Amino acid sequence: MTSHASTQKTTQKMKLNPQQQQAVDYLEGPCLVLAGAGSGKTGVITQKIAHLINDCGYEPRHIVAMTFTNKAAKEMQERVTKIMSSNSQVNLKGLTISTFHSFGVHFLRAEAKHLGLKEKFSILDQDDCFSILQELCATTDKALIKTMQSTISLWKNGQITPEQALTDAKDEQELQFARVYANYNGTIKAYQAVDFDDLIRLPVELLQSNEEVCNRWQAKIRYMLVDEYQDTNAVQYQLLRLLSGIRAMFTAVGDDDQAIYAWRGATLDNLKLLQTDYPRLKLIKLEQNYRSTERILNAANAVIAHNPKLFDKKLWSEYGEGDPIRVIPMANEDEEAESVVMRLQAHKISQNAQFSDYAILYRGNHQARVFEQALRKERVPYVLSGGQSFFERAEIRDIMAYFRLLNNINDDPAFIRAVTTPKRGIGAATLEHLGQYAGRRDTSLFEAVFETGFESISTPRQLGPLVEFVEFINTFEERAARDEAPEVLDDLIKAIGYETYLFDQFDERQAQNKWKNVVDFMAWMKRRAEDDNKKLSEVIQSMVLISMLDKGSQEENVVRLSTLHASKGLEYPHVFLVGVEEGLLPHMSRDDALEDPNRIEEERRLMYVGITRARKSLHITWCQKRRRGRDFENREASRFIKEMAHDKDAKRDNLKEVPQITPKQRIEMLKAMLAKQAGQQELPLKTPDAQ
DNA sequence: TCACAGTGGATTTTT
DNA sequence: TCCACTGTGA
Repeated sequence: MTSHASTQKTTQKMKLNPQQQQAVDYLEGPCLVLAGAGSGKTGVITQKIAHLINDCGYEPRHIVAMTFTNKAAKEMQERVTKIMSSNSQVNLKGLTISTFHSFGVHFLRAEAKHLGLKEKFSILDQDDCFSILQELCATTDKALIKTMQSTISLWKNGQITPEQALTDAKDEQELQFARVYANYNGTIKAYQAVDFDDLIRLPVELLQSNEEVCNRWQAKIRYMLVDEYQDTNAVQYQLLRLLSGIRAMFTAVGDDDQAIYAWRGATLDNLKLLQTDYPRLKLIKLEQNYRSTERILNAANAVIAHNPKLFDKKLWSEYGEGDPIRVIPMANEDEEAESVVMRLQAHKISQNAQFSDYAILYRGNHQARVFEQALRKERVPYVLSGGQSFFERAEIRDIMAYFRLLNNINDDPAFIRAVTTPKRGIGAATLEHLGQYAGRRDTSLFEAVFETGFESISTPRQLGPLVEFVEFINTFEERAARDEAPEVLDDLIKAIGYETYLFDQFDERQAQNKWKNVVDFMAWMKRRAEDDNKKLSEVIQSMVLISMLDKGSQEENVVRLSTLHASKGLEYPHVFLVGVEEGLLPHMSRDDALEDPNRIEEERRLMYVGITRARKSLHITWCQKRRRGRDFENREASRFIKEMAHDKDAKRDNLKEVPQITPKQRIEMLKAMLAKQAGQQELPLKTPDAQ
């Protein structure tokens, strides 16, 4: 089986370079590792964990490593296990490598009683929160609710209380949002639910207000490691501060040049704060890059040099000069897509590379469309990274609603979804009626059904199906805590009648698709239950946070299409960076005519992230005209292209302008390509340069 | 007034 | 692609 280079990280030599070694060994106090792109930061974190356990007498249960994504947590866990497997003495049990959010769940479950929260609280995802806000505001303006949702999220992540938001509001809209904010918090509290932001905010509030709890956790956690530190927000920083306490034994690893999530609350201030809050902070820079050739790194350095620097950092590598970066102006977006796909194919043949060695990166999801078309036309296999996640699909969310209700009968959003899917003769009117009653009595919808007060004001036709439903849930609630998970799952799904519902509602094809997803989901649930030997009720708890990682398709030999944001942390031998125009990258919306320097700087970092994904070759394209409605709009090359052309320390140019090709030339190229491809198939295939 | 088809426009995303 | 908005026809 050939391994595909794009999915495999450049194998970090076991031997660490001096800076990496220093980062691993330093244990005198707080430590900040500024790890440039491709400088082997995951290696440093994992080696450090191994070092703490093997050589420094730390017990695994006293170490906590925080990441942002499940994927990163999983990868780290695997790598630590691998390093440690040589040391059979040590049992890694108790070692915490988790996302901030799952740590929060763990914490809140343990300390629920201090917060007036049931141990079995629900976790609301964005969609749930959206519906709640929509309900609270009684509006259909989705855009407004979206803005409100992200504003409230930013407030929560910045530790701004509803009261503060109310006083600080600087216009009528913020005032309105702030009022809803307080309301919203009350509502989800009544559901015995928390949202994603609360998973970090509530632990922080408790640690700040309760000394006993704080002492207990500080005693438990003796060393902390934080990955992607530049992506932390204000609350996450507080969590680090509070948990590491006065001893401040932690290592934060990050790269200020790759901070691209300011818009969701991440703040570079956390890097500065680390220096002011911890004067004895040890700063270590990792500047040797184990990924790209010099031209690519010089270009990346040159671009990022235009940002004001918090820390001076310059990537270098030992991988030689490499190819110049090719900049190709395109007539329009159709040209761009077609030309990129053709060049990609030609390049692949000339390099004897694989499809999986290539990535096409862009600023916005919608840009993918033309490329998909062009790839399909040429029969080039591809995958779209990102897109709708498995857990966002309607059928999965339907089933999840039942699970959530089993976990917490007060979860009203789950109640509404479950009770109405499939239809059981409970309509909007009945629910409205029930909702009003529950609101007056201050109970959940579920509990309201049992109240005699509700019974007396309801018609039998309304009450009948409701009672049947809550009894149904009650039965399974008991079974979920008692019986074996696989058995309960099978019975539950049958009892819901979901398969019948799907085939009634949708056409054959769609229904089959959806049902397959449900079956996959069930299988996955069972596996989780069996792996951890848990009862169903335990599996359900933190389900919302988890994503199905083992969905495969990673190994497939296909071209990857991805947004720049989603490409962070990945690497590809050959990268096409497309749509590099003023207005798109840097992105500009119509309303912000005045250029906010912070915005431009973040866009520049995005460009930097894009460039540093490439190992061997980088193509950059931009469109001179882009379709806008009926006609075409003139575009200019991105300022970043000029910026990356010359690195002041490097002697040679990084870029090479490549002229556009005429349709006639294209046909010639295509012919030549096909001829070469045909010829090549006769020859024994050379082994691709597997790492 | 509503349902529907057609059209035009588009930040970025994890938990 | 997806979603919001527009205009038409009933």
